Amino acid sequence: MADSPMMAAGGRASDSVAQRRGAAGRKRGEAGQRKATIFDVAAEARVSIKTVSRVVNSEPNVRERTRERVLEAVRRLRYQPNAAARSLSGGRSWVLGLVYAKPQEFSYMKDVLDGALHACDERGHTLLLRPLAVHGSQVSEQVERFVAQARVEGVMLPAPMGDHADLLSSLRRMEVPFAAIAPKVSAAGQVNVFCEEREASRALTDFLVQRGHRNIGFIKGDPAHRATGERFAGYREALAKRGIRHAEELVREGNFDFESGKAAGAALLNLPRPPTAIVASNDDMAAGVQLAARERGLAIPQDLSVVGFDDTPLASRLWPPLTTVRQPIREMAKTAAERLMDRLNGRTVDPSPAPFACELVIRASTT
Amino acid sequence: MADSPMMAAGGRASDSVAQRRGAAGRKRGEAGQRKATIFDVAAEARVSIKTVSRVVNSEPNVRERTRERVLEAVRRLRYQPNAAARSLSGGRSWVLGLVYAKPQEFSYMKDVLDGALHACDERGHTLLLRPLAVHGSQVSEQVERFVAQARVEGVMLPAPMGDHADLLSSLRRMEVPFAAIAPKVSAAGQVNVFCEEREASRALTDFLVQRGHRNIGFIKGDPAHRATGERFAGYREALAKRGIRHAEELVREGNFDFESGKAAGAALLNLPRPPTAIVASNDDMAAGVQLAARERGLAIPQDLSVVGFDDTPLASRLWPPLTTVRQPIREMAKTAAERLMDRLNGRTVDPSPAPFACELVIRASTT
DNA sequence: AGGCGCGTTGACAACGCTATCATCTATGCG
DNA sequence: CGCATAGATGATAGCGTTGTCAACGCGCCT
Repeated sequence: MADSPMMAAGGRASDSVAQRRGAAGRKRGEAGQRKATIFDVAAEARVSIKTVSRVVNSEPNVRERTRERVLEAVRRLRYQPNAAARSLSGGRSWVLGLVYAKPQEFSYMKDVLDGALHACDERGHTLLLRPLAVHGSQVSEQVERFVAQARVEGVMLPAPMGDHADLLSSLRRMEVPFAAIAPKVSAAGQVNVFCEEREASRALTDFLVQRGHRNIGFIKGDPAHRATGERFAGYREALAKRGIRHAEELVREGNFDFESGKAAGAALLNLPRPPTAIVASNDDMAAGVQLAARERGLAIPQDLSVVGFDDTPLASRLWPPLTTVRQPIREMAKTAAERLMDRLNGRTVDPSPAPFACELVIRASTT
Repeated sequence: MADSPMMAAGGRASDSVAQRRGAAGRKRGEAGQRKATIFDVAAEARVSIKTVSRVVNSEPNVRERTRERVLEAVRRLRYQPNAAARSLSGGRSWVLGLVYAKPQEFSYMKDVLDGALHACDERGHTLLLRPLAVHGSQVSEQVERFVAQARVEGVMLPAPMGDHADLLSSLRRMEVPFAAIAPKVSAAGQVNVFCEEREASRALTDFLVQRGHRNIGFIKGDPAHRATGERFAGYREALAKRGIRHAEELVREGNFDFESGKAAGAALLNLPRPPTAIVASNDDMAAGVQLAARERGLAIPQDLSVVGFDDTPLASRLWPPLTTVRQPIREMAKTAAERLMDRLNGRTVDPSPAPFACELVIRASTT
């Protein structure tokens, strides 16, 4: 038995490994112990490195006893697989990219980041952030370098990046799958997640109508965002359903900024027959409306009801705190990341989950 | 010349490389071109891979003509070094970690992130984010896994992480250098950056005194932050310098939250002789004070002046907009990251740059 | 001529892992 | 009891870099 082919081979193999790695190759114990490698674990568990690899990656076809022995060795040596080696060898980097526009609404990004990071953690992926200067015209160049250098396998595109033509075409050219959060147009095949913004907007407007408002102003957001169209559509639908005539002059353009909200609010309040309620397409603009109202000596909500969207931290700190709509951004981002990873891992799941529901948050800015 | 030893060697080398990589090893052109490797560049430029490596890493001792030839090949093939291979081979990961507490003030983190990311980009490092559940007691475990798995070489610690004992001892045990932004205690050797919060607080308080206030309330922040102590100290110094008696009852505890600010503000305003001005240790608490004042029917700034710290987006959206203090967080983070990278790269620079100056932002919440 | 030193360049061995394929072991079956 | 068969395990070749060290060309000094 001692000189059966396998034992002989095995014996030699082990010896040579010990020699290569332990004695000759590494200088162990020279100064603080080196990080344990798969070879150390293999030696400790008396198996081959391949078996260690199998156990660590939960591959099938390992006897239970062997698996336990390996796991024990892993624990004892505090073994952590080297990501670089793994990626180099396996041809996978396990890296997702999260790309966002440089001047960005951060309470939104915070939630996106939270959700995406969480999903990545759970599945052993790494998330890399990349702010993009979307106005400099070298967006393609920036993404391409990003993707190439970090070997990014898939990209998350929070709104409004999901509609940036150059960006999308770069990604397609490089054959990098992506997941878009609330894009305006959503090509088949890519991952898209949405929430029911139109329904939420309808509910929000309806809420105002129920409270007796008939003359309701609306401030649009940046047209680059899907949200802008959906929220406006919801507003119109709600009015239509209640048989309220839609008045052109009650609708104003904005761009999601505080300032634009203030300006639009002022314009609405200057109308000969000003609205008794204003729907702003986000909280920042709603804050601007509050300010415009205050400057005219109007009391909120007595003289004017104001509502926003997004339930940012601002909404609850304003006076009066804003009635608004909360989207499950974290969950959306998490789901988007998960679907994206599924795709990368070859699972062919439906890339577009059911839209998420929004929640009306009623506070003191409405009568 | 054609058969001089060197040329012969060179010729053979090129041939063998071409054979290994081009013909036998890779299947080029099978489906969308594979990413170019250092071998491809070497072949294209008629040099060895080592020379390519030298050029790409700006190492010395490459003839100018050769360098240009290589760079040309790099450009033509759109070569991007593989980070995984580089890290595996060179023993360096070029990864910095940015660790933050899970429920985090994000306008602060946004700036830290901006600055750190920018610095990392410029120097070819990668930044990895790691939110930590600081209240679960396995902080050590979390960081250790983070550092080990991603091969993090250095860690950025925005306040208040720079004082988290478990975290610090983990990092020290693993011999991972770190850079702390505004830590309370700053051991020598580690990188620390500060800004002149005490001076800023003194200036802010002094500003109120100059406007005639003598009865000035103060709301402290979370004692875990250096800012809390510094800002309070500045307040007391300003009063002392003006010979204003410090009254215990004018100082209240808070924790940087809106709610705590509101409560503390209410308490101060309930005093038999309420303050005519309140310094809150951050903007969120100042917003709370505004609310407390409003609930008592006090007008700001006529009946009460309110100031905050940090100049968050909230400060300018509140009514009236807050007088506050702006810290150069981005610059601080950038500097911290740079010093940290310097350390990692063996440069022995002074780890603690001069403190940064803050800026008083005077708005309408003060008379 | 011979030897030395320096600037260039290249060959080749790591780095730590995964993938492929061979080999061995246990099992069931005729 | 031999033999196919599936499961368990191992040997080994990459993956794309960097680091080490040797080799070469060339000017300079003896």
